[in-house]
Amino acid sequence: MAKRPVLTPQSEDFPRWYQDVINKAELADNGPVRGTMVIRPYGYGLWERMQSEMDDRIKACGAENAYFPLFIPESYLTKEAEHVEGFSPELAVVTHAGGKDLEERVVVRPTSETVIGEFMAKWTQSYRDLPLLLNQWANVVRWELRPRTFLRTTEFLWQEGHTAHATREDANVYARRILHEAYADFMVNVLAMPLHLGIKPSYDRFAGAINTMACEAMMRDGKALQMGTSHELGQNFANAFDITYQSVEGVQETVWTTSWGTSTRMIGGLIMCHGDDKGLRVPPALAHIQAAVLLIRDEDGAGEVASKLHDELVEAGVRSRLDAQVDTPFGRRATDWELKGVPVRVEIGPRDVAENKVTIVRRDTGEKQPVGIDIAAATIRGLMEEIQITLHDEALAFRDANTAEASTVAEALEAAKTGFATVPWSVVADAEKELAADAVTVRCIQRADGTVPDDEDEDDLVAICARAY
RNA sequence: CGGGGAGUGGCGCAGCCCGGUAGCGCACCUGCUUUGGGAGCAGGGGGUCGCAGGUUCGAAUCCUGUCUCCCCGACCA
Repeated sequence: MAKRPVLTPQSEDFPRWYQDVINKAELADNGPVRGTMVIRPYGYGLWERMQSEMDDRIKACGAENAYFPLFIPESYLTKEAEHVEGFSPELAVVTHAGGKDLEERVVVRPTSETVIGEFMAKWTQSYRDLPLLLNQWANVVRWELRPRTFLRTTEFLWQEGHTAHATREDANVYARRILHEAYADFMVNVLAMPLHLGIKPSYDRFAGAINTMACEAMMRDGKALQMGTSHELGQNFANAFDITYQSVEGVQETVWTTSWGTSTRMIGGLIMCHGDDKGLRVPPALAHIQAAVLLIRDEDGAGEVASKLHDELVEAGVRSRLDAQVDTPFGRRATDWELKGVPVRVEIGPRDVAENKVTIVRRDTGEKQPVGIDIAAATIRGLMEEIQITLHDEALAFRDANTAEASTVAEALEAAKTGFATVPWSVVADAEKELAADAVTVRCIQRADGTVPDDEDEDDLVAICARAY
């Protein structure tokens, strides 16, 4: 029974496809206040896995979790000139509370450099207190004009790390460490997303930073998405908040700080990097449901077989979900699991049981294969690794196929119509406006070998140019 | 802020021009039959048409005001 497609095909209208996936895979709804979102259980499940994997890596880098207040005195924001200038337009400010106008207005944090800076100043007395490595999981608010679910919402969830170091060198090393060991490692190995790591052009740095490094990924429409950033803040915030310490020599010194963040935007990136016309495709390493055991009809002992396989999978360390809702037709359930992007679906019905097998369906390739019941759990476990690699390699091949080398601004603009352009940084360093006229930006600057440069003045740097979300 | 569009059951829409107190698809509920690719049939529940006022015997429909949302631009990540 050929019906109309479940989702608007990507090739027809990519933004609409994106919204369709979010709705049909039950990831999120729009909130009542413009630009806010309600993250539904399936979407939140993805976020929880992201949090868990990221948290492990952040802690492995030595940072500890803490929590700072949602409300910040407005005066804090104004202490760092560039910072306040960068964030003022999108601040939500509380002017009235407790039934009266507030003496001192309070902002809802758009990011926490300022409050955390204030407390770092308190906690940093001696060189022995450094480095101070903090992270917090929180919500932040930025009043966005053009909201888009997960990609740019008025309120979003994120992790923000804030650290203070004795030297610029130490801060630099740590900001890079987070970029590589926490962010890139997670995004590449868990999200299966190939990345470009690099520095932002100086004109595009975080408000108040002396260097911004970013992870950039390609979406399936050829546009770029910034998946995370790690900033060196120099001594800008340290000076503004008087974060000082006494050195071994007994001299009062000012610290060097960093900050770094990743948000629920990564969910949007995941959708647009791996999703296809059937829905989401969740990499097994991330998936909170890795296998759906779908009982087709509970006849001839199929129910027992399904239930037993589910148990075996759980025992084998596979995050399995038993779908025994046999009053819902098979086709509906198969489609729903595909929309949700569960890596492997196992179909079990009387026909399979009669042959002592089950049918395994891969979400990445759509391939169906009959497998003996006795080896099913082991096979599925093995598929987890395989699908993880396939998704990553497919995304990498897509990115390569949609990346062109350019040697002039015009060529870069042409290439950026459909994907990424790599162009010598020297060619586009002064072409910000020219690129912007076509909605193209320098996403990041790399060395020729793809590594992250120290600054944009090195020789032979390459700029990745693209349209972006 | 400039230009355009729209507010009608949960969602998507028709009805408005030519006033007569709401209709369709999906979703939902019940029953039966189904179940290996978004099930079929039958029966049912749910809205008073963004809000306020006006015209009229009578307003979703006409008039006035107002609010909100969406799209394009601008602005901004």
